[in-house]
Amino acid sequence: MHDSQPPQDLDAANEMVAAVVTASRVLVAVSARSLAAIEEALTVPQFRMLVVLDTGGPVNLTGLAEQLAVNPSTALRMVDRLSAAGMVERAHDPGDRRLVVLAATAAGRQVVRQVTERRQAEITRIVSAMPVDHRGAMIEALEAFARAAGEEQINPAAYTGQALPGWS
Amino acid sequence: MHDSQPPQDLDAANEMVAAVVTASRVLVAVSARSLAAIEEALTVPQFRMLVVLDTGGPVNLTGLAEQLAVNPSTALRMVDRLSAAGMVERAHDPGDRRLVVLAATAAGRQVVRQVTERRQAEITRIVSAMPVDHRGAMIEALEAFARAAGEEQINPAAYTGQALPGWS
DNA sequence: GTGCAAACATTGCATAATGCAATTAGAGGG
DNA sequence: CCCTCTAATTGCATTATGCAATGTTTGCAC
Repeated sequence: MHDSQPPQDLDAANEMVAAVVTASRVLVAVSARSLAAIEEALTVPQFRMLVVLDTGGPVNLTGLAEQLAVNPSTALRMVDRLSAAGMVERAHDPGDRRLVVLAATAAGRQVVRQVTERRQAEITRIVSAMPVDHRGAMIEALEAFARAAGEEQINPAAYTGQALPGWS
Repeated sequence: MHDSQPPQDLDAANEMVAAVVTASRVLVAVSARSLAAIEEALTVPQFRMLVVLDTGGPVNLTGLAEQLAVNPSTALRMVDRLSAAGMVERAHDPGDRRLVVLAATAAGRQVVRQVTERRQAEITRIVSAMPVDHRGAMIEALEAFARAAGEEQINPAAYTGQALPGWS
């Protein structure tokens, strides 16, 4: 981990962990409100599925379940409901008839776009309230953070505003 | 919001929004992995309840439900299960016998501590992989972000996550 | 080309989470 | 005492979830 670092770096790391945890509360709250604000009442898992289908393109059921980290049977029933709601489209792979090809419909993508726009608007509002001289540093710091994490295989599908355990 | 700012500040804000959104993906993924790694036979909502009871001290049922942003009936049944699992303690308020006083047991607090430690370890690992010269700026930037958000009354209880009425 | 194992989707079953609408129990004011 | 308000609880329906079959199709070995 970090056992090769001098003590002052450990202190800086601890301080940053605290800052990250605090900022996380804000981000979680923003994500939750963005989802709650739209007209189409979607559950959090349903929205996560739509995000995966919208950003990742057509996938089969097993692949979708893996990206959502749920059991294939769970994913199947969610697909059933979202399909009935006209937000997800099912088709059969002509090459391999075992496979089911899943994709978001225009309506489903529209919902994802609405929530995303609202979330970005909320973040923009917060960022606009920050002192200007902090913004450049924040951009660099957050990008460095994402890069450092990216080297550890972060799963992008987790980005959905999932209700979180305890970011307290 | 920011309509009094020059264009270049708008650009900086947009760039920061992108950085924040990307970083939030990382944070959500980290939290999900931290909880999955423990897996003390606890669901995510159960863990959230334990965190609230652990960090916030004794509360009544309605207050607990509000902090979790769920219906009191939902909170009640979760309390039933966690109580049966020996992680939550029920008592009656002697002053007002309508009120139920809820608190985490030692076992419940132990679970919260385990997951919290693991989550902080994950963040520490990522932070340790960041260039040292970015850390100070990140701390300041994240704190400024949290302050800016705090002045807008972030309310986690706004989220309900109810599904569409007639889906089946 | 037959047959078998592997991959996939699906169904059956059980439990948890969730909200809304009663219903019960207690507190407080008149 | 009665009325109202609050808090907890229960009844009912829907969604989310995982594990364990079952069925279906594919690919491969022989």
